[in-house]
Amino acid sequence: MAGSEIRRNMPLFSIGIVMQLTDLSARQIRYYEEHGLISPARTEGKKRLFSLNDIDKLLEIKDMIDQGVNLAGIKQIYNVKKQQAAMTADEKKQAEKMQNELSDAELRKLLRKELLRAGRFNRNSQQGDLTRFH
Amino acid sequence: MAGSEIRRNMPLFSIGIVMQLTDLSARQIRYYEEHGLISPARTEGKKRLFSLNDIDKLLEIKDMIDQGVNLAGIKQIYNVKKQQAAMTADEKKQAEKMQNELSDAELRKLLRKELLRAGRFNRNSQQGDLTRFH
DNA sequence: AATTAAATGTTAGATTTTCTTACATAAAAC
DNA sequence: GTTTTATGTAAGAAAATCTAACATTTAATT
Repeated sequence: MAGSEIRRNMPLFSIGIVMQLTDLSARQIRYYEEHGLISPARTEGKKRLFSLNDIDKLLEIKDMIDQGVNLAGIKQIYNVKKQQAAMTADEKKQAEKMQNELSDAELRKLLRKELLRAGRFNRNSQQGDLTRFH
Repeated sequence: MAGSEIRRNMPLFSIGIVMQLTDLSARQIRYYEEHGLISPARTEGKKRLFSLNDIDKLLEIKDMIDQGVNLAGIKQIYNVKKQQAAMTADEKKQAEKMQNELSDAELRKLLRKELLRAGRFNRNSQQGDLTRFH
C-alpha cells in the first residue's frame, strides 16, 4: 500500500469539482485551507488542485461542522491524530499516561467541550466516505 | 459492479490534468473528440470534463497510435467492440460466422492492414492502464 | 515524385474559472 | 451587547480553456 498513498495524494481536482463533490462553497474550502486544515497543491498559475485525500478530509471536516464542532476543535483533532500517527507503540502508552495526568489546560478544555459533547462522535469510521467516487 | 460504472463515468478532470495523465496535447485530445473517439462532458461554460473512462480510452488510443494504427483503424476497433458488447452470447456466434464469410470489403481491408500487422497487437489487456492513478 | 489527406502544432481573441482582497452579515462565544 | 467565527458576496486580475484558422509534418495515394 505504498503506491496507493501516492495516488491518493495526487493533485487532480479543480475547486469547482471539489465544490460539487463535497457540497462546500469555494469560500469554505479556502477558509479551511487558510486555517491549515488542508493544503491543496497549486498549478504554476496558483490554482488549487485537490487530491482524493484532500477531498476525504473536506468531507470529514464537513461532517464535524455539521455536528457542531468548530474549527478550533477540528484543528485539535487533527493535531492529536497527527501526533498519534507519528508515535511508536510504546510512545503511545507514555502519551496515554500523560493525557490522563498533566495535559495542558487549554487542550483539556477544548477536548472536553468539543469532543465529549455526547457520543455523537467517533460514530463513523474516522474517514470521510469517498467510496462513491472512485 | 453497478455503482462503479457510474463512478468511472463521473466527469471530474479538466483537460490540463488529462494532458499530464496521458501525455497527449490538448490538440490531440480535442481532435480525437472531434472524430468521435471520446465524448467528454462539459461544464455550463463549455469546458470539457473527463471521466476515468475517458482517460482510459485516451490511453488506449495513445497506445494504438504509438503502434501505428490510424484514427480510422481505431474507430473501427471501437465499432467492433461496441457491437460485440451489445451482442448476446448466441448473437456472437452468428457474428463470428459472418465475420469469417461476408464482412464488408472495406472493413476487411482495414482490419488486414491495421490489425494483422504482426502480433504487436492484443499484447496488452484491451484496457488502458490507469491503475497507477486511483 | 508529386499531390492529397491525416495528424498535430501554433496563434489569436473570446469566454470561463479561479484567484486574492475587501467588505458585509449571521450566528456563536464571551 | 460586543467580539469573534464562519460564511456570503463583489470586484478586478490572472489563469485555463474554448473555438477557429492557418501552418507544418508525416503518411497515403496516384
